[in-house]
Amino acid sequence: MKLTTAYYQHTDVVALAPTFLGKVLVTVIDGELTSGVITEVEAYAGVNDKACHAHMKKVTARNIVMYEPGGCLYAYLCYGIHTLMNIVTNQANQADAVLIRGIEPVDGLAVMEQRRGKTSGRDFANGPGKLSQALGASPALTGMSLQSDVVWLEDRGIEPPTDFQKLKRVGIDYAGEDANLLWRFKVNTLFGERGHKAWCNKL
DNA sequence: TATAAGATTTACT
DNA sequence: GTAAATCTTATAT
Repeated sequence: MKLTTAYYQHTDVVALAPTFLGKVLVTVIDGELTSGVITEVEAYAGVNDKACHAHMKKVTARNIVMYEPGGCLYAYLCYGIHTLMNIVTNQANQADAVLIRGIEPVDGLAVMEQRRGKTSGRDFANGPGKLSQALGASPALTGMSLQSDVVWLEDRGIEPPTDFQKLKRVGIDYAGEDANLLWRFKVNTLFGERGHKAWCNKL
């Protein structure tokens, strides 16, 4: 079942982010349903976070959607090549978001392999640009409600992992001391071929 | 209008 | 381990 709007509007994004681990991210693009279990996320905490696009209440055409109430998608292009998928959280005008950094494929594997131009296995969707490509996501999805039938998160009854690592966020060296915050959450044990089977057995 | 930099990935040495 | 690919966005003239 889809996660509710109230779930996304939790006011503490750093506490909320690790609860996305084990949830299933689903997209329906061009009539093809694809999905994957979330294995890695990062929290971005609005105006007080130097690494966040909304730091210092900055508002641009790109990041305006971060100020919406929690429960919609923020997808943008990075390095001109890669789409990065974020879940907007918290209340209106609280510009928090959770970056999805890794998934394990579940549904529509053949479609995802075609989009990626690779066969599945280790390193198939363990990066924000990779999983977005696999799921067919593009910046055009920005602002889409997670209650829509295009993109959403599902709870399929997987126990929230307790053995995740807390790590420094990556790729944000420009953020000064905020680059040292342990706001990246990664599941350790369920990666690669073995991990994929372990997830599917639970679903 | 022009320029610099980026929440990355991939290939190559 | 290092560097290239690649283009939108943001900021400065």
